[in-house]
Amino acid sequence: MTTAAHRPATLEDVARVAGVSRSTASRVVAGTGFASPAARRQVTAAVDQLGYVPNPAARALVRGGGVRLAVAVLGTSAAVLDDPYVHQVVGAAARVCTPAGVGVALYWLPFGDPRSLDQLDGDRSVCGVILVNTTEELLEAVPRSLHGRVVSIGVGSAAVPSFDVDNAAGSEAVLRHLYATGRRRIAMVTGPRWLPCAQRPVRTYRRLMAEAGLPERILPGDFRAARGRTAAGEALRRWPDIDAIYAISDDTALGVIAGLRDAGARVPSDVAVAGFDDIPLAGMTAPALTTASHPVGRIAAAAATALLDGRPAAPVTLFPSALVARASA
Amino acid sequence: MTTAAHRPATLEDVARVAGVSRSTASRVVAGTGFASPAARRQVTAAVDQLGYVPNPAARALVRGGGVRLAVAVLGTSAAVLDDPYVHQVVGAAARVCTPAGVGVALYWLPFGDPRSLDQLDGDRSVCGVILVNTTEELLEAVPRSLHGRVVSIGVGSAAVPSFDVDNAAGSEAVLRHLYATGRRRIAMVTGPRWLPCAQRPVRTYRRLMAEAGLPERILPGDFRAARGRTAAGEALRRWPDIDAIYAISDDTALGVIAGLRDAGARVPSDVAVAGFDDIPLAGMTAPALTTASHPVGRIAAAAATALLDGRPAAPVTLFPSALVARASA
DNA sequence: GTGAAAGCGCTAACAT
DNA sequence: ATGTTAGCGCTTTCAC
Repeated sequence: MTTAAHRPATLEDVARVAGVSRSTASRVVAGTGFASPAARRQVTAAVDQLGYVPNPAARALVRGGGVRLAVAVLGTSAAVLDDPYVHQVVGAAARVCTPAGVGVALYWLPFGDPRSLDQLDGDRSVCGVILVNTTEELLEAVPRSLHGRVVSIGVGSAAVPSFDVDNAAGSEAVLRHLYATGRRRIAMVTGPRWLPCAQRPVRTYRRLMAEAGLPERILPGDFRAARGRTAAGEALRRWPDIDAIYAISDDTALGVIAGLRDAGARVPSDVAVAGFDDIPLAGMTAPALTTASHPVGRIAAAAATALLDGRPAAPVTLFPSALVARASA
Repeated sequence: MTTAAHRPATLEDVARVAGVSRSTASRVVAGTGFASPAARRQVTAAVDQLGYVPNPAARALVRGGGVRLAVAVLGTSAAVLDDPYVHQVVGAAARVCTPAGVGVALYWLPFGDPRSLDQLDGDRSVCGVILVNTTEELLEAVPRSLHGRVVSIGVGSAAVPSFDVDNAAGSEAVLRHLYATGRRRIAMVTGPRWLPCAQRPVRTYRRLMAEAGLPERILPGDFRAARGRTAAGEALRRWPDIDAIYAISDDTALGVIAGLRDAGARVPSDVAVAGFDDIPLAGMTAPALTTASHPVGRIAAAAATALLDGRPAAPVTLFPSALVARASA
């Protein structure tokens, strides 16, 4: 029964209707403390008669908890906040925070300004922080008082638990696939140099090339498609015998394919191309993209959940990345 | 100076350090009411000495405002909350809400259960609601007490202001482009039948086909790539003379291109394909996708801003959609 | 088991 | 122009 009350009900209203004190109503609603079966029944009835929903703000105020979970993204400009990857993190976090009465906030952390974290630190409404695109410098600048309520999607530290994809293993699977299918002149388009978590695939690449006695061919990238397109041309020019390009992001890989096509090279017959992420469109392109999976949503949900739960998380939680072999390699 | 205070500072602390009363400090910090230049200076100094950040929860509590902005998405299952489009809306909303101390929440509104809105209605922590994927039924179920703090991305009503892309104009531009480039057997892959805002392009299509004396060829879609792929086969089978397919989403259009390729049809020589949205990858595919722009982020930001501002919005705010002609049509 | 009372951090009358 | 006072809605000792 929705008594279209013009003013949302308060706990006081519930208590009055149930004929008990506010304290008792609170105990029943919050599910904490004692209450007789009778009282419990009365209160429950009042609650859904009134359509009562607890006010998380009031609750947070008295308990000293926060009401917002901050997603804080390091980047050179505020434009990072428009990134689809960031949006996915925010969306997944919002989904798990909502039942807890917690909202999601989105902050830009200017590159090279570690003080930007102090603001979050001093904000009592922030119950937790998910750092995205962490660097050593940033991790060191995490204020002590944030310890215990900050996690990282990317590299972590002793004080900041990390939730990340196992991109070393994913990269290894992709590179071994390339090798197994006969490729011997393999180039790699990396992520931004300043991003530590993007260096793991690079190290894996170096190790594997060294082990196989193959040449190292590295091109700097930025996760974006446009860069992939130009990188393809560069690769062809510098290494005419190239037979495979591994890009650390699907967007970049798609750009690489476009760039190869621009130059008249065939994929995969002349040059095989592989990406990383397994975006939804990866199976639709021509040729369909070979890549490694990246469960961004699950990672973000896990990070947010850890923060909401408040108990200490493992220093590092790695999510598996599996090869998805399609037509491009 | 960051006095790494272990406990975040309160207004009380600021007042004490500044040597004024809490009220004065409040006035200065909130920028409301009078304050002498001297007091203003003292308080400002205290604020950044202490690294003080106002607590939005406490502020919301006393002012009766909310601390969360809800993005509520209508759908048949909770899986809609994983949609990249929804994530983009959430991300853009979060970006504008954060400076206001407001967090974003994400709700699923089960299809055919109008009561699901009552929960939001009774939640005092919710300062506004952005409805996504609205139907007439849902709009009618919006509780009176939500009026003035609810908007729609999609169709609206007398009580619910709408913020949407002008997909009728965008579709018209695309269809005229198809016609101008010689296409005469044009099929359309629509959005979900139950989604009112997706019917506008359909009406535009019908009108233009009728005006040009061309046959109407409509295939139901769902905005997704997989459906586009199967739709392409259907189109070829039912209408062998087809020379163009317009899909109301880029994902679907990319699926259509894949399906056409599966069937051995060439794009654009045999069949031209156009989409809608202008996703970042649209320029990278082979062939590059002709489409119409869709400023989702700007729309969501405008919707959120209207809610935060609290002043009545225009009944309908339409965002322009422009033709982006590339290679596929 | 239940109620009375205090108070989380802040703003907004209301005095002064 | 500034301080005093009274709460916003809720949880939580502490008596009963």
